[in-house]
Amino acid sequence: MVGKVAQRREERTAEIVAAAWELSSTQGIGALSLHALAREVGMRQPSLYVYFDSKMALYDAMFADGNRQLLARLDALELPVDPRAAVKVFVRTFVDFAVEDRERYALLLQRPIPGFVPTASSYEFAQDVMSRLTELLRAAGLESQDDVDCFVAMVAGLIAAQIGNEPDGDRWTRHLDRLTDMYLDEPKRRRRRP
Amino acid sequence: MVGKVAQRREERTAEIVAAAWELSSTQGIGALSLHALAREVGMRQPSLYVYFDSKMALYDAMFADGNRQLLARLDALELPVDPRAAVKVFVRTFVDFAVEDRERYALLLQRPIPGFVPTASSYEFAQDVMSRLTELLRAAGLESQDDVDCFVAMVAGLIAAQIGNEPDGDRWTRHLDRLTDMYLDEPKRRRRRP
DNA sequence: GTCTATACATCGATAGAC
DNA sequence: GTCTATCGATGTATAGAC
Repeated sequence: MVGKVAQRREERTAEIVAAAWELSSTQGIGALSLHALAREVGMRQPSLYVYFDSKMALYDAMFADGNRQLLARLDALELPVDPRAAVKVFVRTFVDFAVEDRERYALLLQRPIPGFVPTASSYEFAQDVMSRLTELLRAAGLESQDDVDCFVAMVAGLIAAQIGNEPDGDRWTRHLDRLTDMYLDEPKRRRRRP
Repeated sequence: MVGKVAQRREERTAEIVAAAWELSSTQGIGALSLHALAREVGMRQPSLYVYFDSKMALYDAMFADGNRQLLARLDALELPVDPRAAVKVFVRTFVDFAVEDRERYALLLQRPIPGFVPTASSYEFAQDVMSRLTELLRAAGLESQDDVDCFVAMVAGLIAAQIGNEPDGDRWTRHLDRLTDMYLDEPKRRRRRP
């Protein structure tokens, strides 16, 4: 059984991580300060060290938390049987997740904090997401690694443009399905006219 | 006529900006410190204030300098008459410029320094590059703004993937011409099978 | 124009009382 | 477990001698 103190501690830790996301989403994850974070949860800065050994440990907890959120989102999907439709649902979910919180996306997929490297277990998860996508893409006809590379880069380009220029709109992301079709069709065309 | 003192001052300013790029390319432009920069050019940190009113003024000088570099590169091009070939040369030049120095690319095209906003004149130039590209794309058959948006996002996606995962290789950028063809052909296909 | 010295702020981290 | 107090490092910017 889990002691009540341990449970309370976990809750408090989760509360701190949630507040850290909250602060990051407004001021940028790179500008997150422990003083401000402590104030946000009603304590003083040194008290945070009861829950995290260092600021990097906090970032690592955020990294794990963000990955858990994405995993939950992807696991909840009921993917269509049709491979192409499955790719579209999967990628749409990923893009929505990214645009929802640019700082979370940055921490998970880019490397915005100098010196921060995620733990091995969390990194494995990121690779897990990628291998699921790769599998779906292969089922939909994208067989070569080159084609997968290009497709992933295209999706990331759409996300970056959307987040950078119009965080609350869909000027770029609304073309996702059409572009997905274009990329999935291209190998066929290449075979026809190589 | 330009006084010799003024000329010497300009040279010294240019030298400082060059050193700033040098330092940024290794440690990241966000981590650029005036102490390190001053040491790099053989002076002490307060002396930099003879040449720049503030750190933001230095960033602004770097922004203008980077834009000038890109402009020079693009102006030196002898674009092919064929619109599609012209697009390829133009975009290839841009991508090479970006991959050459990721921190310069970040300062010019992304917003890596919190609080830094480029001067109006420099910003105009960025728009100038974009309008040149748009013109070339229209000549090559990309008529709608949507298509231009998607094309630009794709190019930025390739650049980001290349810089982030393999700064010295061409795993992503080598597909630039093929993808350009794909994007330029798509409107035609759309007309055929809408 | 360059220097030394320093003000001033921010931040992460630690010591120790309660 | 939370607090006050403080250390130590880093960074921008300014004052004033030379």
